[in-house]
Formats: sequence, C-alpha cells, structure tokens
Amino acid sequence: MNKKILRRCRLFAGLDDAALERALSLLAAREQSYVRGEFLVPVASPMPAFGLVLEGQVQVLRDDRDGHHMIMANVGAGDTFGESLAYLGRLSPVYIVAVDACRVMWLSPARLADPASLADADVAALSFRFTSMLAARALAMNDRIQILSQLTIRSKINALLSQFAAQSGSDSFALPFDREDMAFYLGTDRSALSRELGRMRREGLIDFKGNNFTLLSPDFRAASDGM
Amino acid sequence: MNKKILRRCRLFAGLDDAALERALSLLAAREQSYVRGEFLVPVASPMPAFGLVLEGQVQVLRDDRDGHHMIMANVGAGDTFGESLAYLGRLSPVYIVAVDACRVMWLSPARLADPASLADADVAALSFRFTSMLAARALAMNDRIQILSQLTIRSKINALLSQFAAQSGSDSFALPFDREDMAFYLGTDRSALSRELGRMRREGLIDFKGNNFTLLSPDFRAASDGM
DNA sequence: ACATTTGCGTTGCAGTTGCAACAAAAAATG
DNA sequence: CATTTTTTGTTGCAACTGCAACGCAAATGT
Repeated sequence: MNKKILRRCRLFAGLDDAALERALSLLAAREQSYVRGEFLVPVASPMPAFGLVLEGQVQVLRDDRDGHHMIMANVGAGDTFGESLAYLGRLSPVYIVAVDACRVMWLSPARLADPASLADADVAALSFRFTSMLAARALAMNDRIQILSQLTIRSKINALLSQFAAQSGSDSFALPFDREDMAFYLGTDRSALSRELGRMRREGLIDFKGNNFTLLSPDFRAASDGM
Repeated sequence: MNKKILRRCRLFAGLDDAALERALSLLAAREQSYVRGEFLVPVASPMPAFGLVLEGQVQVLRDDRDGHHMIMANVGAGDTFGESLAYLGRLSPVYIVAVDACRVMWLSPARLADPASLADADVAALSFRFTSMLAARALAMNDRIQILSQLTIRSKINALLSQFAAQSGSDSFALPFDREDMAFYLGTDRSALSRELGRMRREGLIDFKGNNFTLLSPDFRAASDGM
C-alpha cells in the first residue's frame, strides 16, 4: 500500500518492485509518524533528507521579520518537500508542521549529490529521476509565479483556469482545490475570490459548480485562436 | 572574456580552463547573436537546448488566453533560461525575445539527461552542477513566491527587504533593481510602489536613496529577536 | 433524526491599489 | 553647458479587495 503512494511521486513512478526497493535503499529511506501539530523540521536546522508524505498533510511555513508566519506550501500524500534544501545541504529557512496525524518517508539525496557515486547505474538512473523531479517542480513554480504576478483577482483566476484548461485539453475540468486552498494558491482572500467568481459567472465568462469549472466566453476562444 | 561571464553562472563557477572547455563540449555549446526584438524561441516550439546570456538581455514572455502578454522573467548576462524545459524535453509554453542586441550561448543537456552517460566522470560532475543549479533556482523561486503571496504592497516590500538584509548580513544594502524592475518583481504597480516606499520612509521604517536601502525600524529588530 | 462541523456564498465598510497623467529629478547625449 | 531622454515621485479618482461577520447548505458524527 505504501508502494502505491510512492509511485504517485515522479521520483518512483513506473518502477517495478525490485527497482523501487533498490531506490529506497539508495536513499536510505526511513519512515516516521507525527501527530497533529508536531514539528517535523524546526527553522534553521540542517536538512539531511527530504520528505515524502505517505499519509496526512504537512505545511511548510516561514516567518517574516515582523513575526507573521505564512504558509509556503501544503504538501499532501504522494508529494515531497525539501528536496532542494537537502540536495544543496542548506539550512532550512522554513519550518514544517503536521496538519493532521501523518506518516512521512525521509529520503537522503547524499548519494545523488556525490558525483563519484553516479558511476553506479542504479544511482545514475535515480539521479536522472531526481533531477527530472526538480525540473518539473521548477516548471510548476513558474506557473504559480505567473498567476501570483497578476495584479487583479480576475486575472489570477483567468490565469489559473487557462493553465488547467490547457493542461486538461478541455474547457471543462475539475480543480484539485477547495475554495480556501484555491484562494491561498492565488494569494488572495477567500471571500474576495468567491465574490469575483460570482461576478464572472454573472457576466457569462465562466460557469462552475463546486470544483468543476467551465470556460464559456467566446472572447476566450477568439483570443486563443489568434495565437 | 566569455569565460568570465560563464563562470558567473553556477553551472561553471570555479572550473579551471580545461574543465570549462570539457564542460562546454559535453553541452554542445554554440553561440548565437540576436538583434533587438528578435525571437530566440517561439511559443510551443521544442527546446533542445537552454540558453546562457553572454551579453545583453532577453525576456521570457507568456500569453494569456485573453491575449495579454506578460513578462515571466528578465534574464541578463550570466543568467540562464529554459533549463527545466530543455532537460525534460517539453515544448516551450513561453517565447523568448531579445530586449537588446544580445549574444547567447546554447547548451544542450542531452548528455546529462541520459543516465547511461553518467558513467563518465566528467558528465557526472557536470550533472551534479546542473542539478545544483536547478535546486538553487527552486529556492530562489520559493523566495519570490513568498513575496508575491503577500497581500499588501507593504508586506511585499518588507518581505523583499528582509530577504536581502538576511542575505547581505546587514541592514543596509543595494538592490539589483531599478524601481520598475522592483515593482515587477513584487508583482505590483510602479507608482503604487513609490507611494508606499515614501510612506514607509515618512514613518521612519526605512530609508533609501536610489537602490540603496536601510532598514531603520526598532520594530524590525524587536520582531527578529523574538524568533 | 438531531446536533455539530465544515465549506461556500454574501455583504458593508474602510483602506488599498491600479491607472493615468503630470511634475521633478537624474542621467545621458551632443 | 544646454538639451533630450530616462527614471522616479506625486496625486486624483474609481475600482478593487481584505476583513469580519453572518447565513445557508451539505456533510459528518452520534
């Protein structure tokens, strides 16, 4: 049952059981459980390993100079955190907290970050997967930056929906967010988001029910044809 | 003179001349010049190589469904673009334009993305550098996301200045932006930024002249001590 | 079936901010 | 040094949006 979740992660996707075992051993995998509210990683601590959430959810948080703490990311089952820090051996500028009771697998990139050990074919294959994971994450962060850079809520919504439409190849699709997560992802207020979504629906630009969205506007189509 | 610029990039930093030559050959380096306004990469095209700007500046742009194009990034000398796309072999969702006349070195990650060739020690060493570059970029993007996620301009300014203060180890430092770039980086309007900077100066929170900023507030210190 | 929790939409309000247009200052050019 | 160009600050205005509070409906638990 663990394996199923592990394979949802790009790092392990498509590996057969034997290869998965080898990969886990190369990464010195070990599991650990946490109770709700527990700190997985305190701020300014070394990160010898990165985490893969097997169950539950963790939050990556960061504090400002003025004491406010802000959510950097929500990490759910099958998702990872801290790969870059662990790979570079940096101290963590963030701290990590269990939202629910959760189970995390810790994976050490030490072998991957040692050029000498890449001579081993297994390590090389895993390194390729790891780098691909980083690259994919960079692209995902790029998408998020594009959205967050928009100046108005409406533009943010448009940017988000455009991305999902492009990605799903259809003008109807489901978002993997509830409204609160969606507002957080857009960097805005939940109620303001609801208000703007309602406005856009009244204007006939979009339709939605729960997390199922449909792009309606003929403007949308015209503009994308033009490209 | 090229070498000096190349070594400003994490991928090549600290290499001696011989190693640099080997690295360039492994990456099938080739140079190309562009005139102002020229397209380096059109949208939806394959990216067999990523770019390292040797001279001038390029912009990474992206179009929304509604036809607005937005600046994703400004890339200056010594900086790279498209590594993730090239590594993953994805089609480019963005297009790239020369802001000035510029010279770009194209580098192909094909050897790095092939696990079999990692058996070669030179390739392995370069692969390590490449992955480190990706990881460092991910951290930088994280910083930017933290800033863009702030809900008010003042919080964005605080977040940005805090990061630079922490990074420079001092409360006085120079930003590498002019006001327009700074506003873009913060995802806000230039005039609104000027207004808020002025307000913060009047309140005695910060001081600045040009791009030289100083954090003044005793609040700042008190809050950071608290951590 | 009832009580409780959770998620989502609505609204009043005040402060913020995008926007456009202009003024002032600084830098570049000749 | 004078002139042009670029950068930065200022301001009025309208619209946006964060915020808090509330209502409603669906889901959950007992």
